[in-house]
Amino acid sequence: MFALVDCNNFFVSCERVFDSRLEGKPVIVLSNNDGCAIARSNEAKALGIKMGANYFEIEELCKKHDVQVFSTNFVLYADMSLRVRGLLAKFCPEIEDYSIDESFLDFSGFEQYFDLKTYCSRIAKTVKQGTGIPVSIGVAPTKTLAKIASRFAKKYSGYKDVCIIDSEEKRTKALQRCAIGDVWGIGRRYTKRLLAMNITTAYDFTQLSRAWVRKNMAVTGERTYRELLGESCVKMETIEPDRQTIMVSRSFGKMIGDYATLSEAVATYTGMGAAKLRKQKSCAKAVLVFIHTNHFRADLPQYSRHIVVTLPVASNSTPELLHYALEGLKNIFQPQFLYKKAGVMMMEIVPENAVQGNLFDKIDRVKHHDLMKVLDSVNEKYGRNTLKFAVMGDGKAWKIKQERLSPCYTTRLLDFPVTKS
DNA sequence: TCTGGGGTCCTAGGACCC
DNA sequence: TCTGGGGTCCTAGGACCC
Repeated sequence: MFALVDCNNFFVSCERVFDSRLEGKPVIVLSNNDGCAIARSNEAKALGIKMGANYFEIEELCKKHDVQVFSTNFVLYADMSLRVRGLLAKFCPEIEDYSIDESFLDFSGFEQYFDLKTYCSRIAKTVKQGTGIPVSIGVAPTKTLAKIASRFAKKYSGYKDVCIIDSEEKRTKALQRCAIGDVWGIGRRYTKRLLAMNITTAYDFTQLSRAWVRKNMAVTGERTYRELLGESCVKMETIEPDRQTIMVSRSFGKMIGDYATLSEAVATYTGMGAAKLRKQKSCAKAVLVFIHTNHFRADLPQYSRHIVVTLPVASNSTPELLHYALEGLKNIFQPQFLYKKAGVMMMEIVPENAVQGNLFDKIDRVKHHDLMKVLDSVNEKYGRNTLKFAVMGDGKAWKIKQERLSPCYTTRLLDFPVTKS
């Protein structure tokens, strides 16, 4: 058996932990640049605010109903996520951290020793007590079914946060009540196609022939199909694999026309990407740089380009990557446009200790390595941008918009909540 | 005026090899 | 007129996830 522990309205719940006035009120969290709603409390959902709704389109509604609006505070959410996982680890040795707000627990053999319902209730209670985050737990013989169970646990209060699918009857019933689009692995495109064939529930889907699914939805679709039928195909991944690509990109607070400012942004993203590479002890053999104009502005001339620059030797040194990324930018930059977004992607990533050398390499890699080590340790100790390269600028001209940022309650001393005695 | 960011996997088809 | 049978690697595009 697998359990899926899912944090309810996670980002909103994180904000609520430290601000009790938000309890019972509609709350939303916005994407980067305060663009659109990416997390909603139940009260906000009830007001009809959709996932991904543009903020400028719901601003009136929010004012009218006194919706509490926040910018994303990823530092806070990441730290809260760690705390939740720390508590889950006390209940199960085999855990897969699937996303910032979801973890799979391998319950193999647990049913012999525990009443799973009671056990999961204890987990939910412990997490709520220890972190303030409410969770829903689904338990089933496959991960895909556990996902469905957790949806039910969240949706219907009768389950009291825990839903278990442990018999054929329960499985069939669950499939019949699960809309096809809510199945893990069935996205928008397949949903549209299946609905056109009058397949509306997960159960209908399982009545198709396996051959049809294989032919039309490839092996991944077939895997979903088998999982729904109760055959476990998606295994636990308890060790987080190294990223194969690392992307850093942002939309700007306002449009940028000049090369100097744009290069500051690209340099900053390159530095962030390089730091991520070093964190997973990897190097990149190629770096992709892209820039584009604001494609929502039909009244302005549009331009979108990307370029891949290959390095002579895979690297994770910020100054070396900066050199190639900025060279790429120079190649694709056109001065007559106004840019809205830029990004840098680290590609062809290899482990640090498996880098292929180059006969004509002129760089003192030991020196670079030592320099980066100092840079990382200073920034870890004193804050992310304490030490940086001059080409990165101060960010004043292009920083993203974050007008409603909450304090970093758990990670920044100055932001710690203060209690009165 | 305003419109997010970051990933993975699979498949078909073309280029190329012997 | 006839014109094989295997392979691999790469890329673009499409699907999915949070």
